[in-house]
Amino acid sequence: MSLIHREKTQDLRVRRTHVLLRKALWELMTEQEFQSITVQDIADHAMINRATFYDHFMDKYALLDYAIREQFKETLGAKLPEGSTFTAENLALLLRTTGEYLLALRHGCKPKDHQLLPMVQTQITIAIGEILTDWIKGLRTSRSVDAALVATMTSWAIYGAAVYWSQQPDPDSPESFVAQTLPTILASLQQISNAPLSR
Amino acid sequence: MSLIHREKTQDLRVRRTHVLLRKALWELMTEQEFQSITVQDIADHAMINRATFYDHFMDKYALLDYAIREQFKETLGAKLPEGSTFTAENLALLLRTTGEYLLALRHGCKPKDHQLLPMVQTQITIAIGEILTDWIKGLRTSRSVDAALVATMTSWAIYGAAVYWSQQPDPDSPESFVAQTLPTILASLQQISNAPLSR
DNA sequence: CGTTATTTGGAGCTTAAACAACAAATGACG
DNA sequence: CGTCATTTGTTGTTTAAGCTCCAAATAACG
Repeated sequence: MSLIHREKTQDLRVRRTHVLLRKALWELMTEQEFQSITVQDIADHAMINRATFYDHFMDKYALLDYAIREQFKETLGAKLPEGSTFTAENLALLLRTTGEYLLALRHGCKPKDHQLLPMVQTQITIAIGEILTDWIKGLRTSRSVDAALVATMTSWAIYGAAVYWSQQPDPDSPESFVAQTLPTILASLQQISNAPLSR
Repeated sequence: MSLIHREKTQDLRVRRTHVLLRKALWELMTEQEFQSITVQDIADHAMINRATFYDHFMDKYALLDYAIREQFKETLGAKLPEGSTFTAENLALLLRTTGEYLLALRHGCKPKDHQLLPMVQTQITIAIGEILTDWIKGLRTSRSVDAALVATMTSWAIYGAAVYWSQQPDPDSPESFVAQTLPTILASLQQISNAPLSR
C-alpha cells in the first residue's frame, strides 16, 4: 500500500487514443507544415473520430503541446537509467539528450514551423523541471531550498544552452556541448547539495 | 438510394482494431517465432484488450490468415493501377508482386515459421483469385466460361511459380521470373478471350 | 462585398471495447 | 505422478468512442 497515487492510471482506450493522435500529428508534420494540418486530417490519420479528438484536446495546439512533452519524456526515459538520481553522469545525459532532441526537431519539421518553438520551449522546460525536482528531492540539502524553484531555473538554463547549440550554423559535437555546459550547471547546483557529487 | 450495399461498411473502431492487431502480429513475428507468441503479447502490443481480440478472431491463426491476406492485398493494390483490367502489363505486375512478396516473407519471418507456408498459400491464392475473377468478368468471353474456376486454376499456377522462384537458392531477377512465367499464363488465358490482349 | 465551402466545436444516442473474474486447457518441474 | 503457473476462451457490466446532426466561425471566391 504505497502512497504513490498514479495520476496516469488510465483506461487502455484513452492511452491508445493519445498515442495514436500524437503519432499521427508527428507523421503529418514531417510532410506538411503544422498550420495547414486540420483536426480532421489528424483524426483520419490516427483512425480516430474527430469528435473524439475534442474529447481529449481543445485544439491541435493542445495536442502539439502534449505530443512534444511526451515525446521528449520518452526520449529522456530511454537514455536515463530507471530510477535515476542526481549525479554528474545523469546531468550530462540530460544535457546531451536535450540538445540532440532540439537538433532532431529542427531537422524533422518544416521551416515555417519554427514559429512553434515557444510552445516547444514550454513543454520541454516542464519535463526537465520535473526530473530535476525529483533529483533534488532525493538529496539531503544543506539548508531548506525551494526544489521547484531551483529546478525551474536550471531547466531554463539547460534549454537555453541547448537552443544556442542547436541553432549554431555548424554545431560542434554533443560531447563538447556537454563539456562546455555541464560545469556551469553543476556549479550552480552544487551549492544546494552538501554531499559531493560523483564525478 | 443505391443498391450497392458495401459489405465492408464498418465502424472506425473495428477497422482500427483490425489494423492494430495485424500490425502488432507482424512486428512480433519479426523478432520471435509465431508459435511462441501469445494472444496476450499481441493484445499488449496492439493496445487492445485480450477479450476484444477474441471478439474478432478465433485464435492467433485466424489473425495470421487475415493479416497475410490483407497485407498481400495492400501490396497488390499499391502496385496495380486503380480500376485495373486484364492486360499483359497488369498480369506481369501481378506475377512480379506475388514473387517479390513471397521472397520478402521468407526474409521477414523466423526459420521455424516456414511451416506456416500452407496458410500463406491459402490466403494468397484467394487474393489472386479475386483479382483474376474481376478481370475475367470484365472481358467479353467467346464462350461461356466459369470465371471463378479459371481464376482459381490460374491463381494456383501463379502462386506455384512464385514459390518455385522464391525458393531458389539464388533467385534470378524479378524481370526474368516474369519473362519466364508470363507467356505460359497468358497462353492459358488467351483461349477464353476473343479480343487479343495489348502487348 | 455578399455568397458559397470548409473547418470548427459540441450534444444526444448507440455501440465497440475495456475491465474483471472465471473455469478449462496446457505445460513446466520436482 | 501431482501441483503450481500460464495461457486460453468466455461472460457480464461499465465506459470510451463512434456516428449523426447542428450552429457558429473562417476561408475562399466571383
